[in-house]
Amino acid sequence: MKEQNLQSYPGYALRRAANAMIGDLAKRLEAHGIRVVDATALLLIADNPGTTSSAIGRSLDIQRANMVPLLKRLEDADLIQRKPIDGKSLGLFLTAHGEERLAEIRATIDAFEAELIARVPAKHRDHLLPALNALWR
Amino acid sequence: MKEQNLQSYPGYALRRAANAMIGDLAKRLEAHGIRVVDATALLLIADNPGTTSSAIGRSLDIQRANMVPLLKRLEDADLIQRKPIDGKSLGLFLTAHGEERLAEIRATIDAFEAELIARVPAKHRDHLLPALNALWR
DNA sequence: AATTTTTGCTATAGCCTATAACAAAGTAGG
DNA sequence: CCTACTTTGTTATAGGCTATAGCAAAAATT
Repeated sequence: MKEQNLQSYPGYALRRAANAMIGDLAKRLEAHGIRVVDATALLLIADNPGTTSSAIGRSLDIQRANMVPLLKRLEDADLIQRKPIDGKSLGLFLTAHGEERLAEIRATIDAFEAELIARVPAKHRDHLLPALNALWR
Repeated sequence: MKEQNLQSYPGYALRRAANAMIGDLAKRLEAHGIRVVDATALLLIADNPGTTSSAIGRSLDIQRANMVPLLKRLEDADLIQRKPIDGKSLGLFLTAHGEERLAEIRATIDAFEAELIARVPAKHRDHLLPALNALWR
């Protein structure tokens, strides 16, 4: 099977690398009973207590409509709670249980990220993050 | 909104970059009426005339079951045809119409890939492909 | 005060992936 | 040769994630 043409495309490599990465991370986070996107939102709420659904959505490029089931899962798992901050918006906060779970989740993610960057040959390593950031930020 | 923690994760940047990239490519390929995955399979069939559904699936990590609707779309669009190579397997070939469309599709993809790599600062540029390949190959 | 925007939500559809099961054809070992 | 195993192509179905349209209430703007 001739695949050289495909493999010379950075876009192809980017997609394959991202798919492999996200699959690996998803498998590790399964042990915590949480999805990758949900964990990402949880991290963001932890760093921004009182933030809102729409603010999280804007930051992660998730439509308002899709935030609804996401936050419901986090709430059903007793990881976050919502408190009205005015008549319309709801502030998001981690529960005590959420803080404990997040510590474990963060440890898993940190280990994952360390292994990920370790797989990149040393001479290319420091270039990965800036190169990727140039593609979307 | 504090996002530094998230943005220091290569895994996060990888996912965001891949999503942005695939969205852009999908939009460009819409003009040709073809999906990204379908175009990828078409490229592979073009470079490996007579290859089979299962071989394409193995190369692109697509389950056999998911190759069925994919190839049906390519066949319905008169881009490929299937010819029995033994009593069980079907060889895949581009049609004349498929060859013509592929030339246009390939031009779109090549332009896209060139612009993608051009967005990466010069000093990081040559590191991107090897770094990404280390993450999945 | 009237208009526009924002927020949170429901409902729904589409894309892509994952699993289980099946029949028919091919392959390998005794 | 015959049996057991594997491969191929397929159907059916479910799940994860995304996208669009529409809605009501609250907030912001003018």
